Amino acid sequence: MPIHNEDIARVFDEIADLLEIEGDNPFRVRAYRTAARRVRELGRDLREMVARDEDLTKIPGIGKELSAKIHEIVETGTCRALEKLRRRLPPDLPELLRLPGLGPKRVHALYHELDVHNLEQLERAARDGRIRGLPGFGPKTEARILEAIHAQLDVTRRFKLATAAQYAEPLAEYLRLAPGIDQVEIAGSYRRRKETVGDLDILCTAKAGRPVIERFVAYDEVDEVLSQGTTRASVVLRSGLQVDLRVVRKASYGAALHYFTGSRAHNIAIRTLAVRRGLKINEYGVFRGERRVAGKTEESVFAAVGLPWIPPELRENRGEIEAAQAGLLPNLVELDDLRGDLHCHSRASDGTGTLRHIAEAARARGFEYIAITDHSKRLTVAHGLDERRLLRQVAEIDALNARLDGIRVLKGVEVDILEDGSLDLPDRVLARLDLVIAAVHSRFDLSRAAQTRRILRAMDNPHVTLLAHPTGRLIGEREPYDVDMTRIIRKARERRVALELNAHPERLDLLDVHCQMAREEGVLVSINSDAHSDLDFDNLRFGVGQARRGWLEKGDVLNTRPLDELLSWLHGRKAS
DNA sequence: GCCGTTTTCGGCCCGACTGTTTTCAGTCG
Ligand SMILES: Nc1nc2c(ncn2[C@H]2C[C@H](O)[C@@H](COP(=O)(O)OP(=O)(O)OP(=O)(O)O)O2)c(=O)[nH]1
Ligand SMILES: [Mg+2]
Ligand SMILES: [Mg+2]
Ligand SMILES: [Zn+2]
Repeated sequence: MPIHNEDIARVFDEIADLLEIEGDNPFRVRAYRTAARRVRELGRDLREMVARDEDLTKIPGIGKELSAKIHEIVETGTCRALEKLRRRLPPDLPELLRLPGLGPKRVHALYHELDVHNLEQLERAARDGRIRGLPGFGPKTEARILEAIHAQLDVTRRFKLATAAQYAEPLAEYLRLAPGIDQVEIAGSYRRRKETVGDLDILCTAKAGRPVIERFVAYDEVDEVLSQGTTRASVVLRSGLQVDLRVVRKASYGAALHYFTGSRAHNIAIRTLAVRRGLKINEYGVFRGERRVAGKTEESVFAAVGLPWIPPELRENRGEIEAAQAGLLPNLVELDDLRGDLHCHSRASDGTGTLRHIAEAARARGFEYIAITDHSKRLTVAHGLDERRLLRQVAEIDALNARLDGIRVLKGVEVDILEDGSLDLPDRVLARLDLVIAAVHSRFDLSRAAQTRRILRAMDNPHVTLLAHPTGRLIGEREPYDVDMTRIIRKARERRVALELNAHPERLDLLDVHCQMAREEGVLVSINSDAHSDLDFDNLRFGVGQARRGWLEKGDVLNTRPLDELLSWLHGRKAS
């Protein structure tokens, strides 16, 4: 089994959990967690970096020690430090940490006082009333533990951004009617436009917190109130989505929004900058001693540590602070920059609209162009087009363009990449089109080498313009297929193929880190709806969010180009 | 364990809510 970054991240997280339960230095624990996060979010494969003997300590948060451990894990598949910890403590002990309300200290006590180290033993101990007697525990804690065990199902579930939006917007509207309310902002990972969110984090400003909080917990979708104070409260909605509310006064709006938007790692980094300047940042403001010196706006918070305002999508402590210091923040692409959509389906395959209907919907959105890219024949479940049907569609589009004003319909196809990397339609047909999207829809299980070879070969076909949903993942359902994205991006540059950022909320594929790599290599990204009905154009906003998380500027995105520039790019490719 | 125009050693973000406590530890954001 080849080692993936995720495997290494899990080793570090497990070491962190075990060390923390043992009571080790909290900063050492944090170092392991930070490293796990960096490894997980790294666009490159550590296995390959090790094979090329690259210097891993260049990765922030990875020093000599953890670099050595990464080498060890890649080369031997195990980590002796972890094995040793697992011999010292029961390996199933960290599973107890997943219960809300149980942290390292309590898990430590449960193990050392009661010899409890898994959920079964914990349930028995709680039912027998043995937990309440432990120092620091009581009857309430014992009862909560029992409840938590029974509600254990799905406890770590994350929600797709688009799903969370359906709960967030009405709740925000509801809160806007609270007594004395001023602003309502959805913060947290939602504001950072992360592809999935663990909860909703909502910030309100008001003179007094209590009335807002009372309205919040009275929302009719609230299933359970987890905590409730005068400045914050947490609830779980019937859907299982947790919502955290924070209320501060107007003067603290900027500082609170910055705090609640995160990310945690970004907050720590910004607050550390403040400490070095003799300042303190919390959710109420920026302070020099007792005196508040900033905090009404986010800009004022950043300015206090010598930085320009940083867009929320970048706030992951992945280099945005250094870029801000150097004046090198990207000018991120916006939804309004998009001039058209290069991936959509008509009812010829598995879409719902006629060509005319799609064209008119696209025009109504203000697009200059829309590409019809139905599936090819191998995808029989989607009524994929064969040569004859595709050529007929080409003629229909030509006729339609002759009749339509204000929108150009581009002739395209989403052609299947077959297992050997050849395409599902002959070149002579592809040559008749304005653009060709190549897509993997089968054999997700190929080895990394074979999958990479397959896709690279498809990209070598001179007619291929775009690579669809490059990792094939479906969020929460299907893992990305194993492929060498570094080589794909390099091939895209060499062949002048653009990479799709599929904006469907279940795909959001390219990943943000790969957008960043594409940009660094000068590879264009196309933000495509993959619409199967005209409503799906709304998904483009999620694609733009992801692109922004990937540091993309307008110039990095193919479909921000006006029609004439797009056409000359397409034709220029063909000519070369 | 990481990191550095304050440092290669000694720091490492800061606060709310709960339950158990008689002044605060633990957990979480
Ligand atoms: N300063 C500081 N802020 C934190 C800390 N933990 C969380 N926050 C802030 C930043 C987070 O973005 C925000 C909301 O916390 P969440 O736990 O909901 O995280 P976030 O929304 O970023 O991700 P999520 O998708 O919910 O898992 O609160 C912390 O330890 N220190
Ligand atoms: Mg959150
Ligand atoms: Mg939260
Ligand atoms: Zn498609």
